[in-house]
Amino acid sequence: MSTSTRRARERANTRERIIEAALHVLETEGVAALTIRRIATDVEYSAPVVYQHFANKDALVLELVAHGHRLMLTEFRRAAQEPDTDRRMTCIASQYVRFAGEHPHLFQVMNDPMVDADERRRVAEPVIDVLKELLTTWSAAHDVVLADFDQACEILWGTLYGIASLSYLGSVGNDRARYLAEQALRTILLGWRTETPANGRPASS
Amino acid sequence: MSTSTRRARERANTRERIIEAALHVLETEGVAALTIRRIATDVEYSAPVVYQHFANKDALVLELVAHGHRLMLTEFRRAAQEPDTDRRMTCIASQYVRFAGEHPHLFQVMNDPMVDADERRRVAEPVIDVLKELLTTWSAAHDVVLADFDQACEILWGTLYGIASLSYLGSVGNDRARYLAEQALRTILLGWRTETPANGRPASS
DNA sequence: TTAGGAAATCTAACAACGTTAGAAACGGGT
DNA sequence: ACCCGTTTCTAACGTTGTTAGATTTCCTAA
Repeated sequence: MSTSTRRARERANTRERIIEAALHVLETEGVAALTIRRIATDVEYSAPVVYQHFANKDALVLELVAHGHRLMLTEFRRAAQEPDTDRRMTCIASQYVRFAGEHPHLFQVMNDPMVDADERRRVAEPVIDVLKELLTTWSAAHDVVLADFDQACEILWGTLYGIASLSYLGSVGNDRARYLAEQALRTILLGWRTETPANGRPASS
Repeated sequence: MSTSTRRARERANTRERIIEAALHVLETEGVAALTIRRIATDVEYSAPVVYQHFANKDALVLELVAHGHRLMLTEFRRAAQEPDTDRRMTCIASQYVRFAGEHPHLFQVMNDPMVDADERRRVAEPVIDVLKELLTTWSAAHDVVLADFDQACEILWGTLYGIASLSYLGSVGNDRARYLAEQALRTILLGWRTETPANGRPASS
């Protein structure tokens, strides 16, 4: 019986090595170099072996997308330790754009329309939850009652993605995009505070 | 001599037909169906003929991207006729997201990281210029002096793209994304007005 | 009217891709 | 020592973008 558990362990191990190899190829050489044969060569196997661990290439890529979101999650958690509630929000913005700049190819597949929409939403959920937490504490700290909390989150998330895309699509440099994201967040939050006219009630939409 | 001009005319004509066929395939069946052989079949030629009009597939796709931006430009100009300066801005936002919803596959290639960044920026320029115009008249109408005009434009552009992406990436429906874009724009503009404290001078950055 | 030559077009092929089938090799249990 | 299941490989299929070379078309010039 011990041999079967060892075999399972070995299986899981090579599976992990495949993911790591794929991640390495993606991050260092971009999405164009991410081929099954290339990955197989890097882990010193023949191509079909990959299909014993993943149904198809999309399933493997999805694993990379999940890894990317986990990575982003840890960096978000670090930024979320900033004590000041306002700076905490801009820190998140800056961190999001920085991630896109430091892992451009990973960021690309994380937002590739080719990967299944439901799966992408699923793996992105924990990251968005951090944003939700932060927005909750921020609005509480400023006595701001948002008319529609989910809507506010979606606006923030979309804005961050859009400005990060400015960078990775080549419109502006990453440093500038980080600054833009911070400013955009500041402005939006200021707008939300302004909408709540000091008595703590939401203003008209 | 007249025959050569006729030949040139015919050449230009088939070139145009190729673009139209490619556009039709893209819009109706998506980017996965956009293959050279498929396009050639649709215009009743063999595949290599395409290469007599375009250096490679990327060049043909770039033509579609340019077409997409021209289309977006006309819809922007239409939205820009709204007399009220505030509603004009939210109209643009709504129109941008609507475009992404009505031409999802076109929108996809228009923002595909695979197409050359410089070329993409070049063809997108006229559309961004409309946004710049509108922001100029808006700020003038409200006595708002933006600390950094280009930065403000980039924020708006990035925000619109990000929220439109929420829709075409499948996070939210297009109707909701349109509403989100309008709200986001309203909030940002409100923030900029708030930063300018009624005396017409810019506030701190 | 016809021979020549450029332009246009086609067929066939190449390399690389994702993916699958079937053979070969391996390795533990009886 | 044999056997059977697992693992792995080789070979192949169909499709992609792209190119070379042959073939056809069609205008020009004798």
